[in-house]
Amino acid sequence: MSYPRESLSFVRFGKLLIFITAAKVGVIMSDARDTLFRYLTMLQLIPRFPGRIATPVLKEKLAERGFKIDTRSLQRDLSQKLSTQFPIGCDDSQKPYRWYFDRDFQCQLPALDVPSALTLVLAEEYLKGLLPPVVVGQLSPHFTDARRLLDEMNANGLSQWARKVRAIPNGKALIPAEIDESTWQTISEALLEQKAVDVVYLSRSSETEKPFTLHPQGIVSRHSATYLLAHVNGFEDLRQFALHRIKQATLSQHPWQAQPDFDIDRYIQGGAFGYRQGPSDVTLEAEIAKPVAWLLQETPLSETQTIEALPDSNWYRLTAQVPDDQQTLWWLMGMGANVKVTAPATWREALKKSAEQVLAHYQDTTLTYETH
Amino acid sequence: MSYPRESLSFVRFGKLLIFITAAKVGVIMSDARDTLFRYLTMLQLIPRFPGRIATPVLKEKLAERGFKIDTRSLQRDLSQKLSTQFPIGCDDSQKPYRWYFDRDFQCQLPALDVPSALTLVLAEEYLKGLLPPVVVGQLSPHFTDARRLLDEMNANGLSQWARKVRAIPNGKALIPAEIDESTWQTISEALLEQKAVDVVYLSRSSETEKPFTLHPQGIVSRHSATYLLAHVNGFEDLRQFALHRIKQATLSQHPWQAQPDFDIDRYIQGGAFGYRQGPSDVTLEAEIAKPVAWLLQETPLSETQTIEALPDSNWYRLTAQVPDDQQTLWWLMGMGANVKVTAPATWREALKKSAEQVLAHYQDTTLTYETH
DNA sequence: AATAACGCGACATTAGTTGTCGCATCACCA
DNA sequence: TGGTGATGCGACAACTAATGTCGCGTTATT
Repeated sequence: MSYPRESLSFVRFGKLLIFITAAKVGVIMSDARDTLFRYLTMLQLIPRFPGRIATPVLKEKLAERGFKIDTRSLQRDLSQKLSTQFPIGCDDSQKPYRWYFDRDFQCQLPALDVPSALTLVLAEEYLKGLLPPVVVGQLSPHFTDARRLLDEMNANGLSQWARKVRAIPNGKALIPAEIDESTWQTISEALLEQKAVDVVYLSRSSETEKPFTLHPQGIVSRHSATYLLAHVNGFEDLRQFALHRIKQATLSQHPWQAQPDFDIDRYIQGGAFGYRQGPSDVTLEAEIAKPVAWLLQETPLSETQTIEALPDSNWYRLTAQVPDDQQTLWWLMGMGANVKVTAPATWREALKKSAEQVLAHYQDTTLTYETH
Repeated sequence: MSYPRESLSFVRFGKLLIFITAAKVGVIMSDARDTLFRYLTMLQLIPRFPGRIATPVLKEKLAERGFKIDTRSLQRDLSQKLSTQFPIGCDDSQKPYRWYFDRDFQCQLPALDVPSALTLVLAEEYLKGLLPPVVVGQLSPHFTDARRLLDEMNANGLSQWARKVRAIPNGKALIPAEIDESTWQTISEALLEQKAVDVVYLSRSSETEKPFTLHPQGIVSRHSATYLLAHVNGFEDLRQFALHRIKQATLSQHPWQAQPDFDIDRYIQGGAFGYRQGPSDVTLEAEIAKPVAWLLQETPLSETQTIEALPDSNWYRLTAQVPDDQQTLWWLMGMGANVKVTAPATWREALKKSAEQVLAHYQDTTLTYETH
């Protein structure tokens, strides 16, 4: 094989996407001796703390990637070069030593820039209201990295960024359900690597803990709770399992049982999470008060939305193609008296009925409470 | 200064947090010759594409970090080692060459693990409904990294993760307002580095573009729009500027004008974003239908919440300390007939009044629409 | 047009890296 | 419990790579 010397191919070393001149690939692959590069690959192969990797395994993986190196060199690199210069630890309690990175170490290769760091800070603000703490914790190296950059940016040392940035969540923030870190690790691994899991599950209805073998098909995160979609071993129907009710999870010996025609979007829109959606979009027509009009002008309901002023009032006429789902209906409900829906008729009726029912509630109690 | 030989100190090279044996620090700092380490530092100093760095500047920055290296070596490293092995480009159109990383290259040093990758995928799902596309784009290297890992995990090559993971946003997802990438970059830099900006702003009321010099004090991201809190040059009062209405932004020559007693939380709770909040929490008491009870049992409204079954019905009694804010009220409103608030009285009245008004809307139109 | 700055090839010198060997432990298995 | 194969590690010689210096041509700068 011969390539023009300057042509660039690119080769993946682990997850590290690297460009190599073709010439280099040819030569290096047999006679591999690029130290910097090998070190980087090693750094990528060593996992963060809960994980660890044994020296011979590392040697094997390096060989797979074209670095055919003597065991002795590998040992030297680990114990003398890398572990003295990086937060790398070694478990030498048993003989093939195991190596791991410090739990919270992180290094971005092109370092973060200011806009990205700010984005991360905002992202964290949002996510911590949406995902279980442990799950957001998975990203904490990223977030701390961003904070560190912002902290160090001001030479004065008094960095004030934390007092300058806020994300106001959309809707009421409920407290995210707590889940166990190892549960998250096991479940995500099982889902993505198509394996079955053995779990102990606290059933919502019966309040008892039961063991199951589950075949994961999907994960849905909604509001502040996260659900595993899976079928129980031996059954065909899909069930939802709230992650925070899984008390124990280990990868199972059972072979994973696929569901070939599974479509998560169809499943959700089938109403499984209380978000039934009609087969097609509907045309929403409504009269809206001025504040709502302003809001929608900035952040529209849909691509097709139109808003026009109504004569002799502060009201506007809204037309938009929107999905026929519960979400939209709830949003309209939340707008209260600021929105007057005229079409579709089903929604108008739903809103009217809801208002009637609410009013009925309070009419019951009004006398009782309003006498004093 | 002398340290015990084994003690670890840690030293920051750029944003790369690195542990070094104390002995090493002493030796290396004067006589710095650790190539791997210097390369890593260089890789951190080279910015991603829109940015670039000139060779002499790089030399300077390396020197600051203890790498006193000859210019020639630097040139060699860049043009022969790094740029052949990494997606690094060089602008040689003018003489101090400028170096930059490919726009979307990213390398995590301990590589991502499966749970983190899954978390990133979920995070992206949520964020793309919450933040302007350009802002989420700042994180795209992270997200693509996660996707790449998941893609490559299945040896079969047919990775299905994208069909397995969904995040259902909280509340109705409006379309995030579009903002300009350079606007985001300039504004975030100005805010965090405490500089003034010159902007051209499209006023909401007057529909005309006007130039301003702004002194940024904070950023608030809400729903799908993002606002800069700043005061206009020469004025004392704080105003909100929607980022998507900023048509142009450049760092200003004016010195930044601080507002020493500014507290962003107080500002928000003062009602600036329609989220007025009472000074203290209130005790919410309500009767709730079974589905709501289940929801709140999993993801509580607050730490102090209690739920108890009411006799002879499917209803439950809820008590919780919640913030006295619009968000909570909206959430209650969205629950419609599934919630019957008994205290505080102000909320009960607000909900009742809202229902009355809504009903009034539809009573007006009912005759018109229901005759056919 | 003059001067300083920059990039780059070449080369001698120095520093670091690699494989090999020998020995001491440790894990595992019969 | 004793044997066998892995594993870790110090030492050393051969090898490879990295570094600074010099000189020359080219490119900004004034």
